[in-house]
Amino acid sequence: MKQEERSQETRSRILAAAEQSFAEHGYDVTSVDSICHAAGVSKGAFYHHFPSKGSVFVALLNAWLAELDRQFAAAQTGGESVPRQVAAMAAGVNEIYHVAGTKWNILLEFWAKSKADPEVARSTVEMIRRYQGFFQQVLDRGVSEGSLQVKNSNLAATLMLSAVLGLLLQGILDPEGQDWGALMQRVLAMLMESMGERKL
Amino acid sequence: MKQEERSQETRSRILAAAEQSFAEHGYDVTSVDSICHAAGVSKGAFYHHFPSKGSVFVALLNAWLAELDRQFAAAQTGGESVPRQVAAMAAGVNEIYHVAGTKWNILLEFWAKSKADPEVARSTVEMIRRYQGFFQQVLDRGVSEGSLQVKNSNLAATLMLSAVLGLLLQGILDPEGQDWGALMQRVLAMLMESMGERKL
DNA sequence: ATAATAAGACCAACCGGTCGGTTTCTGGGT
DNA sequence: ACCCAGAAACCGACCGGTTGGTCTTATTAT
Repeated sequence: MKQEERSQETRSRILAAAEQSFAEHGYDVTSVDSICHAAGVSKGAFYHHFPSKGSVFVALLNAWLAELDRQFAAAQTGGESVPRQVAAMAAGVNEIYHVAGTKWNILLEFWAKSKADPEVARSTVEMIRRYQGFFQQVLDRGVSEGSLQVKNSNLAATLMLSAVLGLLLQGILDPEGQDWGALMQRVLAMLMESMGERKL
Repeated sequence: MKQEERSQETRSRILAAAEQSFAEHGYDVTSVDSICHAAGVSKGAFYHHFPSKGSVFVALLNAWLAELDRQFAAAQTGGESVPRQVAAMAAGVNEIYHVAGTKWNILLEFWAKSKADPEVARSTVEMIRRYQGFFQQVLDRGVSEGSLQVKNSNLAATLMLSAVLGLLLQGILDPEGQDWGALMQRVLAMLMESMGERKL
């Protein structure tokens, strides 16, 4: 195997193992040794690729941010009406949720670590603000295309974002309690309706 | 001083110091020694009153649950109309938020520890379900008194709860970014309005 | 007196990170 | 084709420091 290939392989194994373990047991509880063991990699290799345990965490966080941007870009290319676009987004979340519900768990870890680490805090705030901006943009487009009626799109976007975050949180905390994916779809549909949805 | 008085005093000092430290730095980062130091109490006293570090955490969580029940009971005694009651609740949250915004931080810690500790998980889920039930009950009362019009009070309560949780979360993560207390009031007012609020 | 409460020295376990040494890859000289 | 030297990747024993929890001793209230 090529050297760079091998290096990338090791790096991504570490990241995957760390993501899994952070999501399942939490950042502090997870030891570097356990990550190495799960990744099938030595401690030397770990510290060859990352300067510290914390740097793996922020690398994971940045990967999420990058993925987020990709999602936003993909969501805006379609020519759908806003209510349909929102419904499609909700369906997407629902699908991801059913495929890998534990995927969201690490979000809670990011949030919890925000208080301790300023760099993490910046990234999580950035993440939330991007969502806010994205939602507001979507709602504004809905108004201008006539499919929605909202007086204050900023406030409406805040409501929408808060509802999504709250549902995500509940889904993480009580995964068996409800079908949160489906609930997300229904709640967003209800919101669209209350915002004066008009079929286009 | 009486013996029981002294004992209670020590116990509550430990709880207060632990709550502060857990909220500010997180559960794992906070050491028992630091709690003892902050409380002005020895380690012997600590382990005389609590069997473990974790037990302090769940004691704190249970105190929150008890406080919650008190709030709910108090909120239901008034003869206000539902929209007014919700507005009053929002104002209450706003006030608490301005007085002690860091008070909410420990919530995030409770949530984050849910994955690791089943007992914490049960309590947090319990907490959220109580809120859901409470909100639904309030909305149903609004419907029966004619101040609100909602087709599906269960779904509406979910939306309301999710929005509140989401706003709380954002307030914890980005305390300087917005006046989250005021935003909570505006968002809830918007929700009430969209649920067909009628002045009584 | 004696039982409850508090004190703090102490311990075994663990953790993040280091370091000297080994293996694997690459590219150029022959 | 072969070899070799240097670099990159990897290994895992080891270290200093910290942690949750214990235990013996001292103080205080009844």
